[in-house]
Amino acid sequence: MSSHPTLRDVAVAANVSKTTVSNVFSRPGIVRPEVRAIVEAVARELGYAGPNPKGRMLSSGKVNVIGVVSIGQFGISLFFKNAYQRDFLAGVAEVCEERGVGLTLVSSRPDQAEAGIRNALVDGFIFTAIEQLDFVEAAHRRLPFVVMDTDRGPGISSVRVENRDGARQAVRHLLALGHRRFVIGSALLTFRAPVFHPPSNSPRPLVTGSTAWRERLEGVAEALCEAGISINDVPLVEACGTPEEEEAFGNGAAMILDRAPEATAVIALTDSLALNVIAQAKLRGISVPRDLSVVGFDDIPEAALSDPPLTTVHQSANVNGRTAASILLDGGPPRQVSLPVTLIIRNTTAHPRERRFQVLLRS
Amino acid sequence: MSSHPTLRDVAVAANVSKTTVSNVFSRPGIVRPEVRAIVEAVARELGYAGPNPKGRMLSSGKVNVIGVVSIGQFGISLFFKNAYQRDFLAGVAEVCEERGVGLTLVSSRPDQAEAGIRNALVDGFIFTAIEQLDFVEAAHRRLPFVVMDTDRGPGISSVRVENRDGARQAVRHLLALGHRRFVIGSALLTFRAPVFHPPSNSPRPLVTGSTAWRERLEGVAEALCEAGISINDVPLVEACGTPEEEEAFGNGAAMILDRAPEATAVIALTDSLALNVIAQAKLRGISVPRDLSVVGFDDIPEAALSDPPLTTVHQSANVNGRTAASILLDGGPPRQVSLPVTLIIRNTTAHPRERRFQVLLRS
DNA sequence: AGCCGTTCTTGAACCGGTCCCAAAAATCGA
DNA sequence: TCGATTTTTGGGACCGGTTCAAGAACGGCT
Repeated sequence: MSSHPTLRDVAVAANVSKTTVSNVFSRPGIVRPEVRAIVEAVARELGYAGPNPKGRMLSSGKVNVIGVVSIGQFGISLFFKNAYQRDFLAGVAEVCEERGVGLTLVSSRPDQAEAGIRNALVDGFIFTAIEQLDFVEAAHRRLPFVVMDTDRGPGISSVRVENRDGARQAVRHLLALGHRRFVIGSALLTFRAPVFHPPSNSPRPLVTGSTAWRERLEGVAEALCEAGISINDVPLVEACGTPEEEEAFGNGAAMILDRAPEATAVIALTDSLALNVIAQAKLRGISVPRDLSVVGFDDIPEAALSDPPLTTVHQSANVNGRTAASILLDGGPPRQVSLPVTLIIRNTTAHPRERRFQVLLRS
Repeated sequence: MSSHPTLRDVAVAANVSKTTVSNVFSRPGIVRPEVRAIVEAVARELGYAGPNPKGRMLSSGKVNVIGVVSIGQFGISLFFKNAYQRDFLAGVAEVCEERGVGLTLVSSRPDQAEAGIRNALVDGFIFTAIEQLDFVEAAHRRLPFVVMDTDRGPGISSVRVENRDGARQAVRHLLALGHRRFVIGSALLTFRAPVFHPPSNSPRPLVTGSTAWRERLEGVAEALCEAGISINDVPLVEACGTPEEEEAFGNGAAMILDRAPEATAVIALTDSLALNVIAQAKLRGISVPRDLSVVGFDDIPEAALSDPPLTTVHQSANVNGRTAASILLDGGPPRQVSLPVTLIIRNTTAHPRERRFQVLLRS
């Protein structure tokens, strides 16, 4: 009694049935005003705050909450440290807010992921930045879900962007400017030292990558192929993106400049790597874009603000998030969405001037 | 049957009781191995994924989720656009992750806030950036909660920082450098044009502010008082912090420089405003700190990276978030925590040189 | 064989509501 | 005034589990 009063307590105290009390709160219109007044008075007196969502949820089956899951060693902080993920989550959150739906971040350390998904009180999931561990648990619970970045075939909703097309556009742009000697900067999914892959006759085994990186590399390969260049002949570095990671695990941007000094253009698969390359070039007195062109991918906010502003392939993390949330909340049958991207030409790309050797000799 | 099988379905199919099935999943040890094997086999065959959290939640009463609420016109995106709130949320998220607890962002537009709080499936709330609309609903639901930034007295858990002390430190620092002519930049809580308050004999009515701003102003007043200066004699501008807001609603940083040209030091109550002032000063050829000293408050990440690095009062949004989450999850009786702050002296403060007039005349 | 203590298993109550259907009450028309 | 309608209200099943007291089976001991 002194603890939380329930709907039944109110019903007993007001001398009406549970149904009537329920109606007073959920469909006030159908209850006679006098009765309603009494019930409301009794409820207030007892300190009853209205139907407890727990009970409502159980019978209706709806929780009115969706979960966002990202499994990896980065944990939940990924959403706050990584610019892309942050904007993505913001997009999801906006749609949730518009529709009055809650959003829960599911604990996402690998060892807890399965339990987290199994026990999450949600109506559906959005999986982002997932690679190895999968969404099987969600499927098992028969909850609807949307997977980001990868098309898993019909039957599974997914949202991705035209990575291949974007990469093709970027490389074609460099080719059109006259570049022929490249170096590719791919990204690692785990904290570890950068890896250099020299030109080789066969496809080089990448350490850790995601479907998105693979698609981007395919796009790069296609565009290079159009110019008669085999991607296998282009040196490739796998490196983490952020400055903190570089500091801790080795500077991939430096490796790019060190190991491929003959390149006139850097094809970075993410903006963070591209920005690091620019910073590193600046340290060495290499002028971008005069001595070296750089293209990125993602168009994170910092890209437009860098000095010089980065030429990159624009995708909107926010739109990706909004799209995923909409698909999930709209209900319908599984859909696969692939959003277009566009090359944004800013100031880190120019005609090659063959001046890099000079600069290097000078130092 | 073809729809989600329930624990009961499994029990029937395995020819045991519901309890046994429940035990198989929750306390496997107490069930005889043979029986357990049978039940597990049947469950697998039926596609039963283990106890549905909805049911578990109802009987245990625990949802294992806490909610973060921020009510205001900014909505949920506050958590992603505002650097302080983002770091704060990251701190909360980290603690949640460590303890295997979910985190839900409660829809927070003012018109939906009450319903959002009432219907949230959570074990407790953290309220941040709340001013007018209150936490009464949470109290009404008898859920534990923690309020940020304001001490609401015993009985209500709160986490705040020593705003007065921080402001005092900052102003004393300026006074020690020899400054005597100031201008104060306070912050608005709503999108609207900046407001100029000229010196006045009586306390000036602020447009919209929070307890935190008020406390900071008190600290400023106290420190000024120690030097024999009345805060009422110091011009004060209320302005939004972020560049976007400035662009949309009027440039408060510009107003600070325009309307208080005689000031040798700007006391900004938030870092974002301080950074805007510095940017604005740079545009006008006013050198910071030679011609003008600037102090901020918060020590957001950008503060250390600005040019020159900002002298400011350090508080850790992340720690604030972690503290709040810990208090909530620890359970105990209500606690009021006030975290210390420290002045970080960087390079935006120096002795006054009285050169500003010169600069202004030149322009 | 009879008795007792363990170890498993079970039935029923309960968590806090919603909702369908039938019964009761109020309203209306003739 | 009485029966037919339309509102309102009440009873009870149900959502999907957990938990507790009690019953059944089993083995050991005298």
